[in-house]
This record gives sequence, C-alpha cells and structure tokens, in this order.
Amino acid sequence: MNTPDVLNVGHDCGACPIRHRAVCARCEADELQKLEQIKYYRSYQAGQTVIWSGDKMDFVASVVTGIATLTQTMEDGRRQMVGLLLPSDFVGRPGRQAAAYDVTATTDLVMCCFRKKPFEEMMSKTPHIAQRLLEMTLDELDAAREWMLLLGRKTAREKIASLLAIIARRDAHLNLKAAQGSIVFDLPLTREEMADYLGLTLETVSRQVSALKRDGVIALEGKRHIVVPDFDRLLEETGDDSDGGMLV
Amino acid sequence: MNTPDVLNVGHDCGACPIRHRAVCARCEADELQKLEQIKYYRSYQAGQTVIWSGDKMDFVASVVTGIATLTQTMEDGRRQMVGLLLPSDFVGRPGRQAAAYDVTATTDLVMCCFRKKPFEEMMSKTPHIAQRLLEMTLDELDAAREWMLLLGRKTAREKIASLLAIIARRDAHLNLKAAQGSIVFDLPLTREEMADYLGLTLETVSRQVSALKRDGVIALEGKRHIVVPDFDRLLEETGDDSDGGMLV
DNA sequence: TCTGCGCTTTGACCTACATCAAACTGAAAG
DNA sequence: CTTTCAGTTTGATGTAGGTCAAAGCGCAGA
Repeated sequence: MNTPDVLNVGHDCGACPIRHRAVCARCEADELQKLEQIKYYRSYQAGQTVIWSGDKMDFVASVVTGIATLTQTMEDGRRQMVGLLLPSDFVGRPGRQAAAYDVTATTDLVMCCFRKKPFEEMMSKTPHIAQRLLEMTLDELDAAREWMLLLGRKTAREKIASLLAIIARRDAHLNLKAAQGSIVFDLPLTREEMADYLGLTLETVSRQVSALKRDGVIALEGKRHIVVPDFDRLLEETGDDSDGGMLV
Repeated sequence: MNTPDVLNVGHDCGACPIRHRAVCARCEADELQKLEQIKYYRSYQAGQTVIWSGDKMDFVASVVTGIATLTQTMEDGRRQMVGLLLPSDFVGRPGRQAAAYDVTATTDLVMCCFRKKPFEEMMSKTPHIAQRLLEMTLDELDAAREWMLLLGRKTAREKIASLLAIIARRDAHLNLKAAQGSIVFDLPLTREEMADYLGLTLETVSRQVSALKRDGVIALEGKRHIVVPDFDRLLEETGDDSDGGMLV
C-alpha cells in the first residue's frame, strides 16, 4: 500500500511530470495505477498549434519536454501571450469544455495528456491531486500578476531584461551553471514571440536587445545564443526589487 | 448528518461567503461546524490598508462587503493594481507566510477571516474546500490573463471601456437592472485607482472618460455616478470579441 | 554556387500617451 | 459663508515606443 514519496525523493518513475508532482506517498497505490492507465503522450513540432482558442478540449495535460505558449488574439490581430509553459507546467481546466487560449508549440514539444472525464473523476477521489493543482495554479496566478506589473508599468528595456532574467534563471537552475554569475543559454523565442509576450513590437524588442548588448549587459553569439556575464547586472535592469521577492 | 446544499440553494446561512461557496451538502456537518469556529470578522474603512506586501499574514479571508484591491509597487513608486476583490473573492495563500501584495480597502470593507493554521488543517481534511478554492483560483487566473491582454495591447479608450464594462456587468448582475440595455452604477474607484489598474496615468483616464462621455457612450452625474445608456455600445468600445467569450 | 525565404536589424518618421502645470468642483470643517 | 483640500479636468508640451520601409543575415534547397 505504501508507495515511495516520489514528490520528495524525486526518483525516476516515468516521464510524466504530473506523476512526480501530483501524487505522493499519502496517495494509494491504486490511484497511481489509475493515473497510469488514463495517460498518453502527444508530440508536436516547433510552430505547430496544439489547440485553438474556442476548440473543444477533452483533455488536460502537462508539458514533458519543450516549450508551449498561451496566447490571446483580438479581432484585428493584436496578440498577447498570457502564459509560457515550461516542462512540468499544466494546461487545461477541469470542468471547462473549450480552450480559452491558443496553445502553440514554440519548440518541439511532448505533452502528457489525460482525458478530461477520467481525470476529473480521479481528482474527486484523490484529494491530493486537487491540492497539488491548487498550488500550481496559485503559482501561475502569482506569475500572471508579476507579468501585469511588467505589462502595465515597465519600460521596454526593463521588460526585455525581465524576460531574459526569467529564462536565464530557469536555465541556470536546470544546468547548475550559475558559476560566479555568468550564465549562458539559448533563447527559445523569436523576436516576435518576445514582443507578444512583452506587449511590444518586434522592432522595439530588437532595438532593446541591441541596446543591452551595446551596454555590455548581455553578449550575443548568433541571434539566439545569449551570454549573461553578470547576472546581478541584468537584474538591476529589470526594475524589480533587489531582494528578488522571496516569498514562501 | 445531512446539511442543506447551501451552494445550490443559496439560502442565507450567515454573512460569510466562503460558507456558501466552499462548503456543500457533501461535506460533513461537523466540518461546517469547524469552519464556523475558526472564522472571525474584520472591518476596514475606505482607504485603509489591510496588509502591506511582505508583512506576515497569518490568515486567509474572503470579502463579505465592499471592495479591496491588490497592488504591487516598484521601488521608484510606479504602481500596478493586480487584482480587484469583490464580495465573495478570496485573499491569501495557504502555505505562504508573507503577503505578496498590498491589500487596500477602497470602500468600507468587511472581511471574513480564518486563521491560517486551522484553515489549512481543515483544508487537508475536507477535500471540497480545496476543490472549490481551485475553481476560484482558476477563475482569478483567467481574469488575470484577460487583464494581461488589456495591459499589453489595448488602447487607453479600450482600457477604460473594458473596466467600465466589467463593473457595469457586475452591478447589473447584482441589481438585476439590466432593463433594455441601460445600466446605472457608482464607480467604486478614483481616477488614480483606475489608472493604476489600467496601466495609465490619472490624466489619461480623465481624458478618456470625458471622451466617452462626449461621444455618448456613457453619461456622468457628478464624478462617480455613471449611466450606460446602451451596454452593447460600450462593449463595442472594449475591443473584445463580440461574443463575450462565454466559456464553461 | 546561387536563390529564396524566414528572421532580424536599422533608420526615419509619427502618434498615443506621459509629464508638467494650472484651474475647477464639491464636500467637509471652521 | 469662507476656507481647505482631495479629487478631477483641461491645456501645452515632451517622448517612448509604434509604424513603415529597406537592408542584412543565415540556411535549406536546387
């Protein structure tokens, strides 16, 4: 009856993040089993659309590898990205029929899906899944609100710096390459995607990236490969409080 | 053992919204009892700060009457409102020690509070509370994302129209005064608060409100009392899709 | 090797909104 | 009734970022 606490131990129990994250030792083994039974994988190529806003969406899913974006589009074509889905992030809303946003793969993407019906049934029987989902949703809500500050009040330069800092931080975290403040990573977004995320035009993004380069805050190798020689210097450019707002 | 399903029946079982919303017939009567025991009320005057960002927050709460705002402030004073709390909305995050935002009463305000510890304990024992909270959080996330589109891509006029539409819609809902499209309500926000919500300056807000008045989209009586003669006309000004995006 | 095609950069110009400043309004206090 | 003061309106001017246009830069395919 006792499954290992995969949440803390973090050992390999399959490729699907939700298994790591939503299930823990306190859950019964047969619930794990059920999750296993209803899950399946889907792959997408970079640029492919996973689902269009308004389409029927009969599954929920989490990202296994790659990056996906959530975007909203106005009738006249103005676009705003409202979410960036990184590995282990969750998409889809239990209880909702149709997708609320366009979901697009910006890199090659693998998602771990669960058909909605059985997932919902399981959720109502397995309290810890709802609790884990709540936690993740609250994290996303915080991220969205941080982004509201960015969109509403930051300058173009601060916006770019903030985005770079987020991606850099995440990559540093994954690669543990945060050696004495220097971080190297590949931008997973085009200038246009960055613009859609930041509420700018692609020209302004290009100009500000050039400006940051000119000022020595970042260095470019090619268009996409970025070197941040001094992460603290980059952080100064974001306009955020220096003490990174570490809340628990 | 059977309590009435207050969620659906909606009869009066006390002033506290979370009682209506988080507890339902499927919950045990003694859980209701416990919720009852750990809750208490707090009142604030218009303009008072409920809690400052970073302060220790040892409770979670829901709004009973009045309006509160969540705002973020940058070091140099730039401010962005990231949430508007209306009656029945929830503040506070189970598991977090410190407040992430300034919470301010913009009108006289009554909140129903729960000390965090016992609330968390109860949540872990009463699955439906976590599920209800998840639903509410997902709603907030959707609202935040809609706001991201507004902040990133809408013009000042569209921003104002959108905000008025939200408040008008809500008031129409409460008062059932949506008689043939004409809606009347009081603005609960100052020009400056509107500006902080919309990512504008108060002067621009004032100018655009005047413009909407000049163009007959709205009428003003005094500074705060607003008449929307034709709600559909107002909606046209928001830039949103005409079919209101009704997702379930 | 050349060609075409995304993606990006850069420049010249324009405009929506910000900034600065002054006057107005109305309610509360004396 | 006058004063005061927070909130608001309106005007004049400045500017960050948008728009339009033209090159530049790989890279895949022929």
